Amino acid sequence: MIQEKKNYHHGDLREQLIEAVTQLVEEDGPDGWSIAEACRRAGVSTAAPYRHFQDRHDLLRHTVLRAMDRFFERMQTAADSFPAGDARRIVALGKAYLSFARDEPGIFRIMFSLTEPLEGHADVDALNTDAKFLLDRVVAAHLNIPVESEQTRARAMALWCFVHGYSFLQIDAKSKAEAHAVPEDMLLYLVGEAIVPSDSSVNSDE
Amino acid sequence: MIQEKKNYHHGDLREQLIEAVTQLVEEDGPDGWSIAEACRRAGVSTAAPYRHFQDRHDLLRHTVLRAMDRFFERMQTAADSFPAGDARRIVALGKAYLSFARDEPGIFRIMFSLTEPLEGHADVDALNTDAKFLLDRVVAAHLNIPVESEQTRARAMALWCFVHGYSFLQIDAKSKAEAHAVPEDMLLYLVGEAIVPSDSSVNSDE
DNA sequence: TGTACATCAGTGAACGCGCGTTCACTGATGTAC
DNA sequence: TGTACATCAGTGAACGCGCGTTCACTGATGTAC
Repeated sequence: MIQEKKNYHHGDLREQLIEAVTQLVEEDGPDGWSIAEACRRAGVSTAAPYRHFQDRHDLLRHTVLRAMDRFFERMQTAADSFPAGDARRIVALGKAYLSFARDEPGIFRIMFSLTEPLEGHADVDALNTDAKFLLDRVVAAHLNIPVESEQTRARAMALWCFVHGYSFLQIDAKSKAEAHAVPEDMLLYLVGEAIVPSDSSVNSDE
Repeated sequence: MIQEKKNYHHGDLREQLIEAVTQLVEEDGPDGWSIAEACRRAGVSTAAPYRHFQDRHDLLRHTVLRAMDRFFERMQTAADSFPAGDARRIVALGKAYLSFARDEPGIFRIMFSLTEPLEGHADVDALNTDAKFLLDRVVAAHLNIPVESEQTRARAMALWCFVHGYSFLQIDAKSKAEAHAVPEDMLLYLVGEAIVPSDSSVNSDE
């Protein structure tokens, strides 16, 4: 729980509001949060947030930005856990992507669906670019081709589409689907290792 | 526009409400609709919908159901436009999937994110099963293997993930991305034609 | 170290809003004879 | 064909609700001298 409420001055309200919204989004869905409820969780009046955020959109925007940081950090850590060119890097990236989606499906959805209060913001654009570049570099190192090549981008895009679709379908069907691993062979297949994946490499849906 | 408003008895209110919600979802996003606004569009008092729907959820559920019908019909038409086993069938399916997502991104999102009022409903489950089975059959015919085989399911799943992810990423980035075709070679590659796609086969994102 | 004061970060009451839902009602339609 | 009546599908007024936002305010904190 968040409460603690020492005294008049809260000290950490900005962060706690973001955290409260993050929790609410996971508990009640992408639109299940409100300033009012976040304030209740932080033990604060509903006027307090306006010392830290311009309005509703602004609070959500910063919440999503925090989430994107976490997301990118996971990807980075995953990539760093194996040496450059190691195929396991790609698998690790895919796993990180999926596990974030499963751990924080609510915010994951918002990250990819909420364009209104986000688009055009420099922070977000920069983060997107970083993420894309990270993927490109891993793919390029694996194939031993230039990062800026068309082939790199095509491979990275194919990987991204697959993992993204896989992640979304997983969180959508969370009720019936058991915990599934990322189909590793499929990732390697997509990135250009010309081995047709074996039948058992893609987990079925039931 | 929907209005027309002959007289007291509307005659077609149920359908017009569904249509109004469908429109609103596209105009204002998955959560941008309300019973009140739908009634305004249909030229009817806010109490009228309760003659046709149990409550808010019920109206949305039927709206989504209609959308799923359209979605499935498109897929079916796409599949039927080429003879069984023809590789173009698979490409046509992918295109149909993407074009629905692009034409109706709002409802497309709801279809895949809204679990609450949908899960467990027989209609929806049946439709899902039908769609999955359609894909399985097309894949199986293409590879000339049994529909019920594990390989069929693995291929179909891989295709579905890819196209789904591709579609989602497309509608998310709708502002910056121009109209992109489905990367046809990638679909055939995924389904098991062991031809590594050429560089130009996957459209880049910019 | 002590005091004066500006600034910061809260309060809590109030507002207007649009919403979902209900209620008793009523006009239009379909059916039996 | 005409009338009586049940049923259907609307009305419109009202309700309570939670929300986002604002306002004048006030308690706590930091700084200058």
